[in-house]
This record gives sequence, structure tokens and C-alpha cells, in this order.
Amino acid sequence: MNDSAVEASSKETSKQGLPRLADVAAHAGVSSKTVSRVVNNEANVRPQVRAQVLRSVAALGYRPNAAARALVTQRTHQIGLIATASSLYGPTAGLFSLEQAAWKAGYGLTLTTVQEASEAQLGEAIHYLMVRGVEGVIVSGVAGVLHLGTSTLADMPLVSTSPITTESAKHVLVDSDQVAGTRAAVRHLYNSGHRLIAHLAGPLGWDSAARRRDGWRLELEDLGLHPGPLLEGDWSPRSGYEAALTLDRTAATAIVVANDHMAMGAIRAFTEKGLHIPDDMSVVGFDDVPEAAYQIVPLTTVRQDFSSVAERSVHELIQLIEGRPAEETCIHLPTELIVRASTARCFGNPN
Amino acid sequence: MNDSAVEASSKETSKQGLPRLADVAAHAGVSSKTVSRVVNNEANVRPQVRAQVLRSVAALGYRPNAAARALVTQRTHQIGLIATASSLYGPTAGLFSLEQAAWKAGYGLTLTTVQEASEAQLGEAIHYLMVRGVEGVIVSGVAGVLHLGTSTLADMPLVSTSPITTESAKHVLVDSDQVAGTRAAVRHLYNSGHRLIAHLAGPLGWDSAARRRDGWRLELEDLGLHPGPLLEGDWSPRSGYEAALTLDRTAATAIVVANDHMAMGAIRAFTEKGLHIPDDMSVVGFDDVPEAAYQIVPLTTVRQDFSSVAERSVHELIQLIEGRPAEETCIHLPTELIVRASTARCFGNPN
DNA sequence: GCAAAGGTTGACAGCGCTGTCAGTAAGCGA
DNA sequence: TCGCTTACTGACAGCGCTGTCAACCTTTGC
Repeated sequence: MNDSAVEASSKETSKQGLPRLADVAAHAGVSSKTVSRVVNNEANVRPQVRAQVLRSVAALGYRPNAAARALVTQRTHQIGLIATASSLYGPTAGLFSLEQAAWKAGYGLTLTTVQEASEAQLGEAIHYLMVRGVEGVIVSGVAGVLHLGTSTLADMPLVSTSPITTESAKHVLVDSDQVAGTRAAVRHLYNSGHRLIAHLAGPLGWDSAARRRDGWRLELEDLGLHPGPLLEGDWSPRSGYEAALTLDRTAATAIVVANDHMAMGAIRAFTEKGLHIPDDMSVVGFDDVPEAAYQIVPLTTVRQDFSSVAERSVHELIQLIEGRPAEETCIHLPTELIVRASTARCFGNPN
Repeated sequence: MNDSAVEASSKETSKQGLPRLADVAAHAGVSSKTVSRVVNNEANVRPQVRAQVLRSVAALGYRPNAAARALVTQRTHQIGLIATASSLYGPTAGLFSLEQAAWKAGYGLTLTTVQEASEAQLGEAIHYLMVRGVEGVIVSGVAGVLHLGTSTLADMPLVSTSPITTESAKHVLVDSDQVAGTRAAVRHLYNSGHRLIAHLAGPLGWDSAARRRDGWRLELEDLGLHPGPLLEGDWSPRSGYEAALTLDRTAATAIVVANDHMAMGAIRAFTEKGLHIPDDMSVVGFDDVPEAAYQIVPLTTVRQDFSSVAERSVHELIQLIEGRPAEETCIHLPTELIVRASTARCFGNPN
């Protein structure tokens, strides 16, 4: 019945000086198993015993030891996240949503990064996470197709934004519908009278960059147009700037850019070349970063909902972890075209 | 001597079906303690025994169980990160550097977020991390001053970008030198002839926002100038836009903005009002986000090195974790003024 | 009033690993 | 050759917790 401060008791015997289940049990006058029941909210404990235990827990400042618990239950309730190390908006924006979704579901998030999606780096990251006992892995914003043939990840629940080369039932893809996104951008430009529509892609080794390019190309084909010039950047504003410098108004009157930051760089480059946006060149971005709406020329862009992707990813992963097989193995979330001021009617091609 | 594939052996007895130390020991014909020695790279194992054990480890695909290890060694080698949930550039940019620095030092990173830095939310986050057994905590981009009086964090190694109200020797502050940053911005504007210099601050409940404002005010005082208008935003481009809408050219010829994204919003607002940047209004940002250099009007800004802050934070934290007291409890890393095109001489005030 | 059923509690083993310490083999000087 | 040091190896306990199972204590129905 000792209700004194946190550091009160002197009987606790844990190595670290932290109180253990047994200390709480002694304090409350019950067995440690009963304390365990209370702490884990199990049924069949008399209310007054429960209350007394709770009081002792508070009095001693008891916290369960995750390692001990994990050891016996074989559950860590940890999710691993593998992300590409970059300070780019896209991959990071969903991070907090990811964490919050995991938190709500009672899971912790262990973060790890790779510089590039080489098999070696990915393998190292996976090893790192598995040693730490994660129960599932989310791979976010990693280039290319994941090859997990005989790898150690083959049997681990995994959600990725990139396709994976396994038939494992434990692998699910969750991502924005990139193809539909650039398709919508192209259609919008077409409807505005543009016929010469270029694309500034992300690094095409990245699956999402390739899919955005595919959308652009497919929509042009459906529209009966020849694809305009295809440029490639590395997602950075600088690369957008440099790529756009090489593009001529004779080659295209509009360009679909694979992300907003490259679009900003491109707009800067066009401006330098004396082209006015949108009158001389229409530009569509992708992502809808917060500052896109507040550029001097507010950016028309394809919004993707990073939060939804993150939440859905966590949801699907936890389904897999808890043994429920995935209903769909390939989930594409909708994107939305946000028309602002960087696109205009093309009067050169007045249809 | 079985060198077959990972899933080979059928003798492993772990609940999860994963091989344990004892399985490797049996496979190699040694005791589990010897395997433990090899796995942990301890001395005093005969080379050929070591080699044999290593072969068995590889053959069985053995991975040490972190929970068991943590239980007995009382070390988790995990660092907790508390960040504010937002998709803003500042707080997230250093995240990957943080992770990489932790990785190199052999630590894992567990991420958690708070919506706001209320005592309640922070307490919850801390509890979450402590239950997961982190050995130290980094608090990044959290508003205000941390009050950790009798809190459970009081005795835990902690590195923060905000000041903390404890005398604990285990708490260190690592951050960019915000004051010097805005001071440099003001001086640059002064040297360009500006005398009416406004400030658009971040949310002043945030310590970093308050310090940036202080730098602005202090430099103006040192220069013998009265502070111009002080506005407040919430770091977002939108808030910068809205704040700038209220600012008149008669009130200021230049403005120091507390981050780049608000600066972009402000530039957009000024442009809408018919003010030309930089001729009618000079704008200085803070952060130097990647797209700042590629705006239609490239942004003059105060660059802070998020990577250095992150690396230093991890370094200091690990010092604390490993029991070495901090040499400095308050570390400010330098910032650098990057002059681009959003600032110009003020001809209205020709010195 | 008694048995059966159900609710509540605790003793004990053991999760997979490492620290301790004792024991055995090898090296070495006299 | 012996005795002593040093290099290696393994038996065993136990980290803090939960699962199992047996024991006990209430209720309830008749």
C-alpha cells in the first residue's frame, strides 16, 4: 500500500534498478502471474485485486520489459521500414503516417535506410531488421523490382511500393496509381489543345518512375499521338532544371514531369530561356507537395495521398503478420489531378 | 558439415522454426557457449573451431535472437526518436542522416511521433519508447521547452534540439545556430540598404522559431534599428502566404522568413499584390531546401546542415549512453547565408 | 445441503541467450 | 620429466516474462 514516489522502493532487484513483475507482486501481495494478468488486461482477476495491483504498478513505476516479453511470446510487435536514403519529399512524406498507423495498431517502427536498392544493400538492411526481430517489413520508395528469390525475406510478411518477384502469399504491393496519374495529366493537356507532350521522368530504374512514364506513353497512344521527347532526371530540382534546359518549344508545348521538385527546376529553366509559363509551355508536376500551390506560378500537379498509402500499407502488413492472407496482392490508390496555373490552352495547336 | 540450403535442417527446435544457438552448437559439435563466443567475436576460440562454427551458422541460416540477448545483457542498442508529426522539410531532412549515423554506431532507430509537444503526448511517446527498451532518446523538432522534472525521462540519456529543464548531466542540446542564422540574414539586408526589415516567424511556441526571431531582433538592435513588423506563421507555405498578404511595402522593404516554405508562400503573396521580388521586396528564407535554388526567383536563404546536426546528435547520445559525460551540454552548429536572387539593394533607402 | 460448474489464483518451467566459473588441453621453463 | 602458466571449452544458472496446469474458492441448481 506504499503510494510514495516513483523511485520509492528499495527492494527492487532488477539489474538496471528497474522494478520487475516480481517486485510489483511482492508490493501488492499477489503472485507475479497475477500481476502479469493485470498488466496484460486479461480476464478473471477480481476487481479489487486488479485495483491493488494497478496501485502497486503506479507506486513502483513499473514498466514491462519488452525483451523478456518478446522472448517468451515470440512476438516483438515491431515493423521494419526500409527506405531509400534521400531527403526527397515523396518517400518521407508518408513516414509519419506510417508511424502513426503502426502506433495505433500497437506496433513499433524500426527505420532503416539504403543508399541504393542493390541486392547487397537490401540484404544488409533486411538482416539488420531481422536480427532486431521485426515481424514484417515495409519497403518504401526503393528503386526497381525486388528480387527475393531465396532471400531471408521470402517468408516474411512484406508490403512494398515496388513489384516483387515472388509468389509468396505474404507479399503485397500498395502504391498510388501512378499510371492513372500521368494518364490524367496527359488527358488534361490534350483537352487543352496540346499535341506535343514531353515527359520528364524520374530515374527509370525506379519502378514508380517507370510507371509514371508508362502512363504518359499509354495515354498518348490511346489518344493517337506520338510520344513527345522523353527526358530523365533523378527526382531533384537540379536535374529537372538541367533536363528542361535541353528541351525546345519546337519539340513540345507541354511537359508532364514525374515529380513537383523536378517540375520546379524545369519551370526555372524554361523561365531562364525566356519561355513564359504557362503561355509558352505547360508544366504538370506529380505529388502535390505543400509548396506547389504557392509557387509564383502555382503548379498543376497530380496529387497522391501519401497518408492513405502509408495507412493502407500498415493495415495490409498487419493482416499478413496476424496470419490473414491478403485479399488483393496489388493495391493501387487513386490520384487526383489538381489544375492550377502552370498549364494553359495551347493556341499554337488550336485543334 | 551439412552445407545445404538455409531451410535444410529439420532438427531445429525453436518455436518459430528458426535455428537457435543450441542447434548451431549441435550441428558444429561444440557447446552453445562456444557458438556464442564465435557469433560475438570473442577471443580464445581456436581458428578451426571458429571456422567450423561459422560454417554451421551459414548452413543453418542462424540469426541471433535480439530479445534473448537484450534480456540477459540488459542492452538493446536501440535509440528512440521523438519527432513532431508533420510533412515539413526541416524535421524530416535529418532523419536519414540520423538513421545512418545510428546504424554505423551499431544502434537501431525506433521512431515515434507526437502531434504536438504537450506534456501528455510527450509522456506517451516516452512511455512507448521506454517499454521498447530504448537506451537513449533524441527529441527532434518539437515545440517549446521540454519539462522533464520528475518524468521518467529524467534519468535517460537525451539529446534535443530544444532546451530542457533539468540539471541532469545526461541531457545535451544539439542544433543549428538559429540566432546567428537570422542575424546574418538581417546584416545582409542592412548592408544592401534596407532599414525596414520585417520578420515572419514560425510558431513562436517552438523554440527554434523563437530563437530565429531573437536573432532578427538582436541584430536589428545592434544595428541601431527599430524592429520592423513581426508576423507569425505555422511553417507551412500557406501560412507564409496569408501572413505576407497583410504586410505592406510601407511597413517593410525586406523580410526575414523563418523557413523556406513560408518564404515561398510569402513571395507568392507579394507577387499577387503586384510587388516584384526582389525589387519591391527582399525575402530571405531559412533551411535551404533543395528546391529553393530553383524557384523562378531563386531564394536567398540561411542554410542549415541537417545532416551534421543529426550526426552530432547521435554521436553525443551514444557518448551519454556509454557513460561518458558530455563535454558541452549545448552545441550550436554553424549556418551559412546563401545569397541568391530574392534579395536586392534597397534604393528607396540609399543608406 | 451437496455436487457440479465456473471463477480466481499461484507454482513452475522455460523462451534463447550470455556471464561465471570450473575444468581440460596445450605450452614452457627448469 | 614435472609443475606451472596460459589457451581454450563447456556446464549451469538465470535475465523478466508468460503459458500451462493444478488448486482453491465461489457460486448456482436442485
